[in-house]
Amino acid sequence: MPELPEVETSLRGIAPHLRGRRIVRLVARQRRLRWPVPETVDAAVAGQPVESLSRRAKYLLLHLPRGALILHLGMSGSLRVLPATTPAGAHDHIDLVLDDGRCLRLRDPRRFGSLHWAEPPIAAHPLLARLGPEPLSPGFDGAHLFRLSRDSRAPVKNFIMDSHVVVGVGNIYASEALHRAGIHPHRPAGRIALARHERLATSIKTVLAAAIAQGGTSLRDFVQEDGAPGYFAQALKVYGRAGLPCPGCGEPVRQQRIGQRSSFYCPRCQH
DNA sequence: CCGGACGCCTGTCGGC
DNA sequence: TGCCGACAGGCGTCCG
Repeated sequence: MPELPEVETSLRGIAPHLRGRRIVRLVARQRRLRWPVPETVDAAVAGQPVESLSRRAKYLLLHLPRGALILHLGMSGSLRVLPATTPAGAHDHIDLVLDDGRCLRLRDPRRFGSLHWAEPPIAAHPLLARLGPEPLSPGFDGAHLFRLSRDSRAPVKNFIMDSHVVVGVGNIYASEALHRAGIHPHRPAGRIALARHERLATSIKTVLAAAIAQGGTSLRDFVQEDGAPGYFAQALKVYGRAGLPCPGCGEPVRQQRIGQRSSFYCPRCQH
């Protein structure tokens, strides 16, 4: 589910409610997520103030005085800020109870999300250490894609979903960015010229920024911190639109599995 | 080193 | 109506 825009939306939604607040305690109803949540996390966060929040790739970071909580939403995770007394649903696994009577609640039906405790230097944590550049940063551009792809025979869709290449691009936005750039998702990344990689990098930035502006894409599970859905689903050009006309040329959108994931593209617009 | 396949989970949907 | 397989915003790991 959550790709970069959904994680960024979650960050912007929860940050005002958490910044400066103290975490009273962590309540874990289910510790078996993508990785087990160690009980040592509970003691590390109890009584600590949240100094700031940030995002790296699809990870949310809550910075405390002695380290950071690293939170990943997996495929089906979402975060709400609620009164701590709100009854927990079946998939409400973790609460961070705050000192204002509310809590940050993680819901994750599929349990592919995860929660970690990292001590400084945070960026050296194994989950963060080897990540590629942020797509919305100046350090990510067509020259970067071009350089990294020269020896790659992987389909360009897989290439841009590789977190060593660029972070945050998941299955929805990979299809959308490639459509916008006019590049066929199956084309080997190493057989794309610099000018087209520049167009691709720009498309990735444009699509992600537009999705953030709409609060992300809600297909099933994703909601913003106040429970509202993201509204970018109505702006999707190809994802989930197999058989429907391409908004650019009217040709029916095609669906094909690439690297175990459904991919959507226009056979006329994308080469 | 690379690319591709496989699990990890639960819920939902389409076909029979 | 019920059952069963396929599939769903991710990603670490294993295998050839």
